[in-house]
Amino acid sequence: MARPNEEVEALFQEYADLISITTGDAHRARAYEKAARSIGGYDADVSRLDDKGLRAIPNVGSSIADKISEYLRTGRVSAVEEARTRVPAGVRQLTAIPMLGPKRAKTLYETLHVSSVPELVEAIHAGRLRDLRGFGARSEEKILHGVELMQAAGDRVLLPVAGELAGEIVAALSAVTGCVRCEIAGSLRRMRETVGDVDILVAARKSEPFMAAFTALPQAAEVVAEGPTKSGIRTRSGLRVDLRVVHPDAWGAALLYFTGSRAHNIKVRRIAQRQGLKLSEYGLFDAESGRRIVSRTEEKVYQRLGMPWIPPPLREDRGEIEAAQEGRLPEVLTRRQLRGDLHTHTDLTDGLATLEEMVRAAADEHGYSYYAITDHAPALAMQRMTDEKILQQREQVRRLGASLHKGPRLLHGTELNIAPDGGVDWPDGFLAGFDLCVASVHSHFQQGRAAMTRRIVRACENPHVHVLGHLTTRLIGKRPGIDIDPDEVFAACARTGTALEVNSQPDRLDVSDELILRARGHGVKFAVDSDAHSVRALDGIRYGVGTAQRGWLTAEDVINTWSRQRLLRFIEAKRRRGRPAG
DNA sequence: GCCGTTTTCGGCCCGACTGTTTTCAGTCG
Repeated sequence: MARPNEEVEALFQEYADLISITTGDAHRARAYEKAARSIGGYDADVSRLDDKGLRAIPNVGSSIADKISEYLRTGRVSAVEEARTRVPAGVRQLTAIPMLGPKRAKTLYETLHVSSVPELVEAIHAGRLRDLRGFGARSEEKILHGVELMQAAGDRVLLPVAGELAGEIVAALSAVTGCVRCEIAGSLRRMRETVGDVDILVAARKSEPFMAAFTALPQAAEVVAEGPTKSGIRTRSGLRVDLRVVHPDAWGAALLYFTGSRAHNIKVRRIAQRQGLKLSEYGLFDAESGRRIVSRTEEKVYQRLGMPWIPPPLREDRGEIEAAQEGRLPEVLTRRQLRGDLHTHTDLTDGLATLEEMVRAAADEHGYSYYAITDHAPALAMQRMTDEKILQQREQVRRLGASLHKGPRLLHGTELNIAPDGGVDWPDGFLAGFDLCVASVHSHFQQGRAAMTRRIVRACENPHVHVLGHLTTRLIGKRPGIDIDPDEVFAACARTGTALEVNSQPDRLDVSDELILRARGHGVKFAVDSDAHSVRALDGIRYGVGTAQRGWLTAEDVINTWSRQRLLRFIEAKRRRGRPAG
């Protein structure tokens, strides 16, 4: 099961949505939303807290604490159950469509009895929205487009959702007697940004105990298939999980086969074929005699085919096989090579944890040698940042930095907002006071390509902008990226010495692996950042590392693997470049 | 429903955009 905190978070988020739809009480809904976020980002496991401990969580009072207790005791919350009876689940689904919020979802349900996304599409095609107050031709168009976007994401889930589930199942199966090995395979092992189904591989001499354990898992809502070597379940959330059990002798070949991708496998098998061999999930065989040559480890299989082991994130048939054959496979970035995080928030703006809490985690849990605090700047009005507040934070950062005997060197930065014209929140003089600035787009997503490209390029040309944050601002499955000419932007990054961020938030992963590959060609440097808004989210940087690996990045390409001295030189070089000559 | 006091009720992130209206509600970040 997921951590109880996440279950409670999802439950209160749902309750908040239901409140907005049924009562329209935005403040009460917001209270549940805030509580949900706090609980999800809270360090301590809620199931280990007593009532007093629960009420110590920010935004949790007696009413919500009671509901958490009720959930932990009974597995349900009666108030939420009651709300569910009043709103079909499909109506809540409607609010996931961009531009459709609780108010209009309620209208659709109450006047047209639309209670699911397919029903909504049908109603639009039947012209039933036309005469509805608050809806028009543009609304119809936008809703249909939003539905398309959702369907393109399909039933795929984000990495952490699949990763957590897979981790639990691997732990459960590893505990079964006779388990020689158990690992995640498939697109999750390749760290694709979304995962359609979870593949798990077990090496064991007998498969029955694993099939029995697997289909009896508490996560299994439905057993889709059950056989001697292969079974499939569907979880309550609808995610499909497949288990294959192979003999330990076939482990390497099977892991290779089930990791994919399909295109990678086809090409590797063709190479085997040309050498008079045959590769299957059971091993690498001599085509004529059928004698098994190798199969125990992936390394051995690749090696026999004339290649070094290829890291799973590279296995997409994007040239990795040729590179492996020619001995020019990149040494991809690893998590351990990261020496710092350059984009993080605190509760001074929209983060959940204090400066001290974030820094302590950066030191104790991540062992960083430098760490940047980059809270939002004033242009994001909702964050209520002021000159005074950021300067006060700088003092606080300096004091905290001086008091740390070991632990990361602290950099005081900010996440600037890139205005429609490419300007940022503060003038040069004020910006010069920061150790480091990230700059990102947060609004005006609809600008045309030319204007948008100019906007970003101008931000790159600002001598105080060191990192270009979440470039496309896409939200996976929710919002497409902004329209830019990527090559022009990457050329500007390279020319001006601006690092391109690989934002690790799992619903962003921005820039994507494809754009990383494209930017690399321009000689761009990168920063892999967590953009953490809580202590726990600092760990999300591993998704950014996965994305960087898929983009073939090495430690040399990533500025936050560099020594602090080299990083500071990079920052200083840009500032010098921006200074007028003489 | 939570929070912070002006301690027990009133405010709650705020501004902009969009498509719909014909002055604004709904949605978003």
